[in-house]
Order: sequence, then C-alpha cells, then structure tokens
Amino acid sequence: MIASQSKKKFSDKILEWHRHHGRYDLPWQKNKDPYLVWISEIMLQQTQVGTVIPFYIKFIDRFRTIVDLAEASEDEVMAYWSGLGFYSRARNLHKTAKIIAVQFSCKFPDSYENLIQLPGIGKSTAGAILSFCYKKKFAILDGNVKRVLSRFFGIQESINLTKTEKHLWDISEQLLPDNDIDIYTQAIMDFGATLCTPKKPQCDSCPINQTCIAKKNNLTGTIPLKNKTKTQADRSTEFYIYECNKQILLVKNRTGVWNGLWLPPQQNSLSKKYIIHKQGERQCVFSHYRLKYKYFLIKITNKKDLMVDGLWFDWKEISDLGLPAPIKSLMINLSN
DNA sequence: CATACGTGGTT
DNA sequence: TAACCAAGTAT
Repeated sequence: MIASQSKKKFSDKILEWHRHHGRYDLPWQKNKDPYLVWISEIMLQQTQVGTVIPFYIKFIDRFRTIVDLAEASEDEVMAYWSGLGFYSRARNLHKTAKIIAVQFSCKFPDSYENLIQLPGIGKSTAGAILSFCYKKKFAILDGNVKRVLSRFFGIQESINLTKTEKHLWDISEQLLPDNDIDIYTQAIMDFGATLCTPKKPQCDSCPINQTCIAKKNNLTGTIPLKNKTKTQADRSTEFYIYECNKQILLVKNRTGVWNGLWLPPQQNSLSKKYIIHKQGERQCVFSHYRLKYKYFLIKITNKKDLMVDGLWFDWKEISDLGLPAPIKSLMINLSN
C-alpha cells in the first residue's frame, strides 16, 4: 500500500514534468478518436515511435474509419502493415474492426470488459484507450512504466516473473491520479521514453530523483532486471523466385512468423531442367531465432511447369504487397 | 509460466 | 559483432 500523500506527489511531479518536457506533436495525439488511438496503440506495441510514424500516417489515410478497415480485405491490411513486424497485430486489428462493426454497430467500446475481449487488445492497451479517450481511471503497464516503477521502488526481482508483473500492475494502479488521467498516462510514458531511459537515464534532471530507490542505491544500471531467454538454434530455408513473363510466383504463408504474408515458394517443384539466373545467401534475425536462407532466381517460359498453389504478380507490384521486410528488400534488389 | 511473434536502431 | 532494446498479446 502506498500512502496517499506519496501517490499524489508522484503523479503531481510526473504531470508537472510533462508540462514542460512531454511530447505533444506525435501524429496520433491530434485527437482522442478511439479508433485512431487504438490504431496507434497497436502499432506502438513493442515498436519504437520513430518506426511507427510513417506507417501510422499511411494506414489512417487509407483506413480513415473503423468501417474502412472492417470492409478492407485482409490482404490489403497486411500490405499496409508490411515492414512493421509482429503481423498478428494486423490480423487481429482487422478481426477487431469487423467485430466492432457488427457487434458494436461501429461504435468503439468504452468499457474495460468489452475492450479486453477484442483480439489484440490486452490489459495495457485497454487501459490506454480508456484513459486517453474516456478519461477513465485505468492503468497501463508498458515497458516504459515497468522501467520507471521498478527503478523508483527499487524492485530487484526480474520483471519477467508473473509475481513481479502483478506487483507492478498493482503499483501502477495505486499511483493513478484522480484528475488528468489522460495526461498522466501520456506523461509517464513520455517520462520513461525520454528521461528514465534504459541506458543513461537523466537522473540529474529527474523530478523524482530524491525518492527514487534505484538512484539512491546506484542501481539504475541494473534495474529493471530481466531473465534472459535461452538462445535458440539457427533455422534455414530456401526461397525460389520463379519468373515467367516478367511476373513472379508468390504463395500466401499461413504459419509461424510472417503468417498472412506473401512468400516465394520454399521448395523447388520444377521437374524439368532449369537455369538459375541469380542466387545467394542471406539471413535475418528474429527475437527468438536466426533464419538463414538461400535464394534462387529461376526464369521459366511456361507457368504450367509449376503446380504450386500461388499467384503470379508483376515485379512492379512487389512494393505494394504484404511481404516481410527482408523478403521485400531481396525481391526489389532482384528486380533491378 | 515460458514461448512465439519482426524489425531497425543503438551500444 | 553480438546483445539489447521498443507504447504487449496470445497461447
């Protein structure tokens, strides 16, 4: 339990800091339309602000309302998400738009119970939407808040543990101010993102440095503690880029990473003799493993030589398709 | 509870 | 170069 006076001090100081040092000109801060806030929150999950901005601008320009999104094809939604990563976010975004269109008559839900059941909206995203759009007193617990709170309270247990996570949620909820909840939610994220940073936090100009346990004990370099996940074995695959009549064959991937995106076939199904025009080897690094792949550019004269369940696309269509970032980059290279 | 799920930037 | 990090959620 945190004493009510300490609570007020904490939120007051974060709010006061935000007045002078907060971020005010991000593209999703122009209004409190829950649809737009939702899009930004999903895009920002595990993704840096600078990466999100151009994707957000293009996305909301194409899908201006929940109806635009609900009526779009999954393929087009994936194309707009192409390069942003964590593609289940895009698939869930599309699912949720349809659910809101049908079950909520296009009106964005404003209760925790309704929000939390929507695909892709978890506790923190629900809290962000409720506080930003409806000024309801709900907490968030993103990476920024975890770092700020674990340092301020000197929490030296790993933040990966369920117990610690629960503790942090508890603190985050207790610290909420009675007023200006929407500003406070933005303020504590800005605070974590720009002052209480992972590396080299600016403790000298921190408004709560007098009572920060990590600062007091010189532990800002070690808090928050994280369990490191064990490194996984590399994986390998091959991509066969078949060209015929200035078109290339792609198949819709339905498993694992890149689920929902287009990929070149990963096995060679040509029975006749063929010529490899270009080939090479690359790798891409994921959160949990490294993928090494060989690629082969093979030109054929008859599409019927390939019995593959895919579609043929013009080279110039590649940049507008839902392809993984490294594969799109490879293909654009090969088209030159 | 641990793991799957991307990508690009920084150290 | 490898490791770490970024507005988490689903299973």
